[in-house]
Amino acid sequence: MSRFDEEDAFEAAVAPAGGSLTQRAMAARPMPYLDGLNPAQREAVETLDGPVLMLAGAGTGKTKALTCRIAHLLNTGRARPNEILAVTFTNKAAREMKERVGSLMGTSVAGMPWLGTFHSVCVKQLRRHAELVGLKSNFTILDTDDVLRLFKQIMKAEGIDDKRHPPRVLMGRIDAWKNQALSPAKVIGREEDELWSDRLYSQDEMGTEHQAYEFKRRNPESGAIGRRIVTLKELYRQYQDRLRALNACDFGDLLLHMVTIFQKHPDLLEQYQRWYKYILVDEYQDTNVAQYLWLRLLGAAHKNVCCVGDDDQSIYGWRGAEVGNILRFEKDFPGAKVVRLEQNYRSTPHILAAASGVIAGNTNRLGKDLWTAEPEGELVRLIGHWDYEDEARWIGEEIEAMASGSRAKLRQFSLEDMAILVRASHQMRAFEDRFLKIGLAYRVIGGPKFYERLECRDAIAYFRVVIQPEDDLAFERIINTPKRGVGPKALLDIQTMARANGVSLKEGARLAIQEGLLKGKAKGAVAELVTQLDTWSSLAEQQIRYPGIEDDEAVVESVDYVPAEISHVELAERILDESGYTAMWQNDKTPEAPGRLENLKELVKGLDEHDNLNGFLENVALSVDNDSNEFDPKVTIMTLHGAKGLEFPVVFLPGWEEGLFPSQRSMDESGLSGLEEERRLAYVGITRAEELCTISFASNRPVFGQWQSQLPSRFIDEMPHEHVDVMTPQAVGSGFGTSRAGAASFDDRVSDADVYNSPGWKRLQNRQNRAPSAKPITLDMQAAPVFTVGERVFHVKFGYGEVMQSDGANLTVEFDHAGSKTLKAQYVKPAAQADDAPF
DNA sequence: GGACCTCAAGTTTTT
DNA sequence: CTTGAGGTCC
Repeated sequence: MSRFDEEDAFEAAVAPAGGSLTQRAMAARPMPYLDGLNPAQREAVETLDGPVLMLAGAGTGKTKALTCRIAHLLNTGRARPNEILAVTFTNKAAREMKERVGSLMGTSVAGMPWLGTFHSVCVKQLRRHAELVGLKSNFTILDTDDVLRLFKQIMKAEGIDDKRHPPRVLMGRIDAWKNQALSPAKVIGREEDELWSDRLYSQDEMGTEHQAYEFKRRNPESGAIGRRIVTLKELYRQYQDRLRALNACDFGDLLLHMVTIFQKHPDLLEQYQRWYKYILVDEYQDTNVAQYLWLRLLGAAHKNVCCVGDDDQSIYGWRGAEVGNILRFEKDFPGAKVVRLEQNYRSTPHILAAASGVIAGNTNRLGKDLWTAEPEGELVRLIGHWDYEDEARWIGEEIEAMASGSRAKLRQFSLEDMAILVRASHQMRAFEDRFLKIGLAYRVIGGPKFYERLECRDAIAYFRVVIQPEDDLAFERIINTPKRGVGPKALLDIQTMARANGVSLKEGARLAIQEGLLKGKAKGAVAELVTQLDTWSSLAEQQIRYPGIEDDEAVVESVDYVPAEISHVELAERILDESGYTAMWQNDKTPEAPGRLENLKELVKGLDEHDNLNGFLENVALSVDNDSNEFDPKVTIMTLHGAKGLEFPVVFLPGWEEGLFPSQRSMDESGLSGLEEERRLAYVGITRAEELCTISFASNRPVFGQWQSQLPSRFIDEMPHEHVDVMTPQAVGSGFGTSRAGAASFDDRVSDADVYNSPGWKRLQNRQNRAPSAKPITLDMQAAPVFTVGERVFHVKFGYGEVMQSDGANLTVEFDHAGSKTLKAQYVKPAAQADDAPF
């Protein structure tokens, strides 16, 4: 701080009278926010010209720096609010930033910067220029569910076997292309993207574009000449065509379309470039290629791009994030100023050291040395358990003890202060079960989303058709929900009619009725539905307004529109009631029905927060609102991914076992880079903790229903030992003992030198050898005894029991006290031998 | 249109 | 093992 006071004084002394623009502005306005910054932060805030890369380690106050930078831009008169573009990845981050800028600036500045997620900013842009990519301004944003259904339709039409080629996987590849800003035309076809079609194609259909396969006449009469290979690229093109026809786009399109537009219309791009004088980006390490291109295009003129990120916290590689973007920043933006924020204000030195030790195992880092002025605090605690239930039980007890303040050496914590961060969501169940049992209040974050529930999706589909009558996907969803006697036959007729006339399904339905294609019950039902939809649509139209880029206060005021007859909330209620959707659940006798009605009520109530149905739909599409504003203190259970950006005084990190964390799948699919991403995840996990971090693992865990021995995660041994408190050497010892015995046979996946030759593994063995108190458990691996049904057996954890079923290797045992379990025969021994067991 | 059966898969998921 | 999706059979 003092150093900078001096520099200020120096600057003031040498500055010519009148000074720079900055200094004059500084003189004009007090800037108290600068005082709270450390030197690095201050540099990042005050370097306003040219590109800046802020490498901000975990807990180094990057949000503070970002918000102060915005305040500084405004305060120094460098930019008016709407000349600043600030993008984040999550709504939550955007909201937080808005709030903080707001409180920094007070009411002194009119208007806010363009501040939002990549997607929300792109939507705004795209609504203005939709026609340039063949969409209308009121296009629908499809969620993954719709996308998949749409894609399946296309696959089916092309006769692609969805068993051999799972739609999810193919769609995943297309999505990856979009993330790389590759439109269908830009995709370079590869052999593995060639798919078999089971359909027979006519001469015409084969066309010249497609490679004919099996060019033999099978069915001369129909003119079909053979099967063909359909490339994924072709499916991608068709998918995009369908989206355009539906006046819809998916998440990836928001970015892709804008990049396309900017690339094709330099004049327009220039307009935006002039507009956004200063650009700020949060979590830059998570940007994908499309986002990167969008940023680079927008920032090319002024080059005042400030990116904030931490390469060590890049954990979304599997979703297309390119760590390369941040690693390459200085090349992309020549002359960039790189500022490292290395002072951590969050965690104790032990926690920081443990995290640094782990992340040091990664290559290809920009490298930062985090340090802190915090007092030393507790060591990172490590504890091994026999199995995952023990782990959950122990953590539950620890939480209770800490919440009551009875944990020796530790202060009392609120449940709010504590979080359990897991690698995979299925790990959560053990904790939920246990906490339910002992009555510990918890909150799961990241569970099934409210808007993704069946009833919400149905209701939303109604709204969508009302707002956007061309939304065929939504129309298909609701046409027979509730049941109107409109089956596949009637739907097919409508589809045929729609396609023949090149109109939407809703219009197709109208035509089908006029032409007498529909009969009886279906006819009446569809006619009524279409009439109702028309009525609702006209009611809704009175409420529609699309915000554009020029949406300054003044413009908004000047927009006049007819006052709506009824509010959108009332309209929503009417839609759900008149359509019979509410009645459908009221008449439903299943136990879920009341809950679903409750959710519908909730949904309608939530509408109140939006200006109209449109705004609501936009929000549904772009937000995953997981924030619950429950007030009771609760322990948080969430995934490591979900925890990024959060911090807790007390953090538990369970399940640090090879195969689970690092995840076997990550390593199988992405090799070393997969492992490194897992390691970054470990780093993120540890650095969430402010005061106390407890890592644990279980020696036994059921994997797909089979009990398996687990090895402790390699990350455990990457933590410098002097910062780790190994809590129960006995448990660790016995755990490793079985692991080791079991390891020889249990797992061919990791039988490679990899694990057993790693320094970590060797150290673990040494440590175990040095602890004579830990008697190694030897299970007889060579002669796994054969058990007969009805035989009494003994298991180390479950105790005595009776074999109910056996196929030699696997047993189902009814234990006297532990219930029925299925496990490998090698883990139990005849009850008679139990006394020989060394424990 | 619903009940039942078989089969395959089985992480993470800011928008 | 458990779940979900798809197919088949009444």
